[in-house]
Amino acid sequence: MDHVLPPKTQHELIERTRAIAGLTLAELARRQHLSVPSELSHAKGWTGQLIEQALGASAGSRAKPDFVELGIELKTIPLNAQGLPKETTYVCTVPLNEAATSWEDSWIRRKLNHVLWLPIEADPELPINQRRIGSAILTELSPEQDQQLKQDWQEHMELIATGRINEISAHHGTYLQIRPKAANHTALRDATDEDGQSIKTLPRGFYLRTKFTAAILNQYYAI
Amino acid sequence: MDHVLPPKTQHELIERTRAIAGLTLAELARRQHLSVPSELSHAKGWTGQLIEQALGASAGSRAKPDFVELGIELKTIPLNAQGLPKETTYVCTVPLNEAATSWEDSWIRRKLNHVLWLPIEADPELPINQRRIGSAILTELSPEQDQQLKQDWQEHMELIATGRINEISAHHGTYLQIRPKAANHTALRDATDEDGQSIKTLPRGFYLRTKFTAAILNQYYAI
DNA sequence: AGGGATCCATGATTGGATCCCA
DNA sequence: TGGGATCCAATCATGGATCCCT
Repeated sequence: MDHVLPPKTQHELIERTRAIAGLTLAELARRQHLSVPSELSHAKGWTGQLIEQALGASAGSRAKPDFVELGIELKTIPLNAQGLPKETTYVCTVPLNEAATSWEDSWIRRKLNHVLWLPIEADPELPINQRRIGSAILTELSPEQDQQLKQDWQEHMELIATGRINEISAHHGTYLQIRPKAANHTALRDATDEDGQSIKTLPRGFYLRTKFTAAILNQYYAI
Repeated sequence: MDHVLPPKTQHELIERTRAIAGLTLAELARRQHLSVPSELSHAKGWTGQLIEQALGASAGSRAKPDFVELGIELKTIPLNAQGLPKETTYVCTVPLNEAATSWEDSWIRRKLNHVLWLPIEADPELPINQRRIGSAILTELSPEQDQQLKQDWQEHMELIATGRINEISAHHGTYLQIRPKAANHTALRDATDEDGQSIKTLPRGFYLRTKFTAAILNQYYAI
C-alpha cells in the first residue's frame, strides 16, 4: 500500500474526499497499489481500509479518532441500489467492565460527534471493482440526534449496569442497537451478572440502525 | 519445530523429562529441528520455548497451565557456575485492575502450586549450544513456602489496592518481588492512584527471588 | 429484512525470560 | 549484584465491517 500523510487541516481532508469522489474502487485501489478482492465475504473491512489509506487516516491507532489531529472519525456507508444504507454502521465496542459514565463523557459520543461519512455503492449486483465512491459528508451531532442516541444509550447501559447484558438483543434501541462483535460465537469476554458474579458473555458492539444513517444522508442529499 | 502431543499423565511427563536430562541444548534443538541462537540477548525466551516444545506443553494458550490436562506449570531455572539459580524467576503479570481476591484464589498461587522445575546450565562462559539440561523436579507448595509467598503477596496487593503501585520497588518482598515486565519503559497500563484517579503505570510482573528457587533445588539435590 | 454470526489485518498484550549499568 | 529495563514469538483483542439464515 502507499503511505499517505495525515491531512493537516479539515479543509485539506475535504479536498482529499473531493479528489476521490466518483472514482471506482478499482481506480482508487490502483492508485494505492492494492488489488481488489473478488468478493468481500473474506475481506469485510477492505473498503473501509482502502478509504482510510487514501485519505491518510492514522493507521490503526486504537482508542483514537481516525484523523487524530482533527478529531474526526471516518465511516463508510454501503448503499443499496436505491441509494439507501444497506447495513447498520458499527461504531465501537460496548464497555462491559467500566465504571459508569454519562452519555456526554462516553467514548461512543466522542466518536460520533465529528464524523466524515463516505457513501459507497454496494448493490450486490454491482461487481466490487465497479462500485463508485460518493461525496463525503462531515457532520456534528444535532441536538435532536444527540437526544435520540442518548436515550437508547442510557437504556442499554442501564441493563448492562444491572447485570442484564444477556437480555439485550438487537431488537432494543430505536436508533442505536447492540449486537455481537466477535470472531465467532465462541469468543467470550468477562462481564457481571445480576448477582454481581463474574460471567462470560459475547463481546458486543454499538451499531447505528440504517434509519439513523439514512437521515444523515437526507440532510445533504435529496433522495 | 516438531509438534509433540501433550503428555496424558504425570508419569508420562516425568518420563519425558528423564529422556532429555543430560542433553545439551544443541542436541535437543536438533531433535526439534530448531537452530540454536548464538546469544540469548535477542532470544531471551528461547530456552523455555525449546523445552516446552520438547515436552509437549500446550502451545501458548494464555490463562492456562503449560500442561493443561495435568494442571502443571513448567519453569526453567538458569544455573550459574556454582549450580545456583542465576536469575529471578518470572511467574505472571501483576493484576492492576481486578477486584480484590485472596491469596488462596489468586492466579499466581494456582500457577505455583504445581510446578515442574527444569534446571539448565547457564554459566555465561559456557556457549549456549553446550549447556546441559538437568533433572526435573515436580513440586507442590509446602505449607511453609505457601505462607512465605502469601505474606509477600498480601503486602504487595495491599499497596496496589490503596493506589500506591508506584511506591513498589524490587526491594519489597522477601521471596516474591514485583518488577517491571514490559517491552520497554514507555509501555503503560491503566492503574488507580491513591485518590482513586486512573493513572498510567508500567506493567509489572511477579518474580521469585533466587533464594526461593534455590531452596526448592535444595529439597532435592545436595549442593 | 434484519438479527445474530462471522471474517481479515494489525496493534496490543502476554508468556517465554535475560540483559546490563549503577 | 540485583533492580530496573528490555527482547522475541505468538496469541488476543480491536477496528475495519459484511455475511447469511430464518
